[in-house]
Amino acid sequence: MLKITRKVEYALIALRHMQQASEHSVSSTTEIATQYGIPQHLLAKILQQMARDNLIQALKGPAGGYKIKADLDKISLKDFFEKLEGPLGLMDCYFNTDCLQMKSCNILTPLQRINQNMRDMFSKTTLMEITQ
Amino acid sequence: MLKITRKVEYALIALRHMQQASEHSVSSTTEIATQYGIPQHLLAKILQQMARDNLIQALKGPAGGYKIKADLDKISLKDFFEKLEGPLGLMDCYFNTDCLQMKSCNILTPLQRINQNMRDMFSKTTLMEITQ
DNA sequence: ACTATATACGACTATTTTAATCGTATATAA
DNA sequence: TTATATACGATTAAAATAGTCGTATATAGT
Repeated sequence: MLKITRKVEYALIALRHMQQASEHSVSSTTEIATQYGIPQHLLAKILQQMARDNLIQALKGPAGGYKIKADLDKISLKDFFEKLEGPLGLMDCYFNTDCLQMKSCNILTPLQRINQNMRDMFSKTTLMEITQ
Repeated sequence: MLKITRKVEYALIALRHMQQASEHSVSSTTEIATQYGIPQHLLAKILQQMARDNLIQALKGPAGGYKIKADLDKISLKDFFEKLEGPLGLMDCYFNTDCLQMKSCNILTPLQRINQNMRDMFSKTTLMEITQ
């Protein structure tokens, strides 16, 4: 429990890789997948999603690939996680209000406080802090 | 991702229930399961584990049940989570050193810092803050 | 124009983790 | 003795995560 997914891991690895590549060069899926031992097709899907989210820019064709588009200093880890994996919460009822136990639940309020702490923590960290 | 398990949820609900019951009374599995809509057998296993961990005390036989044994003020949420679910880390490689990508991983160090932040956060919160 | 190499993307399958169930044994108050 | 409770291992079910496959499209280089 309380783990990040491989999807997020792979996305971070790729971002850091691009961040460290020279300014105007692009990194291809194959290059990144090979270097870090990531399943190529899986990484491809993740990079495509990041491109849709405008985190990175895609360049098609031979000698194509991706490069960083967004300002990583302005994107929090919380926003990044939510872009890739959806709402961030310790429990589903933070967003989803259809828990049948809602009425009788006796730990909702205290857990929401903890939850907010976690969200704050990830809000205060920028992507740049991971990738630089 | 980054969710607590139902097991932990149920454990917290049960603890809070016992905490709010009168000092010398015991709460049975059936009573708690019924009140909060928790599968009885599942809750039973969880309470048994908490009893083994000396968080609560079991009383067998008719009119039996459980009551709080530990000092909830002295137990951090981190320790509680680890008792129930094992090592607490954003990624497995925090404890488990058999990740094949370890050598090439370019985000290990920054992620470990984030991980430590999370552990610190749960270390600073006591069980009492959830159950009182 | 052709070809090789790259991204784009939906559908599918496999694996792992989490959640829940079942059966049986043991303790004990009434 | 009986009813009600905990104890616990084995098994199954469900959900979330991880990975694969096939096909389409774009484009640089020749």
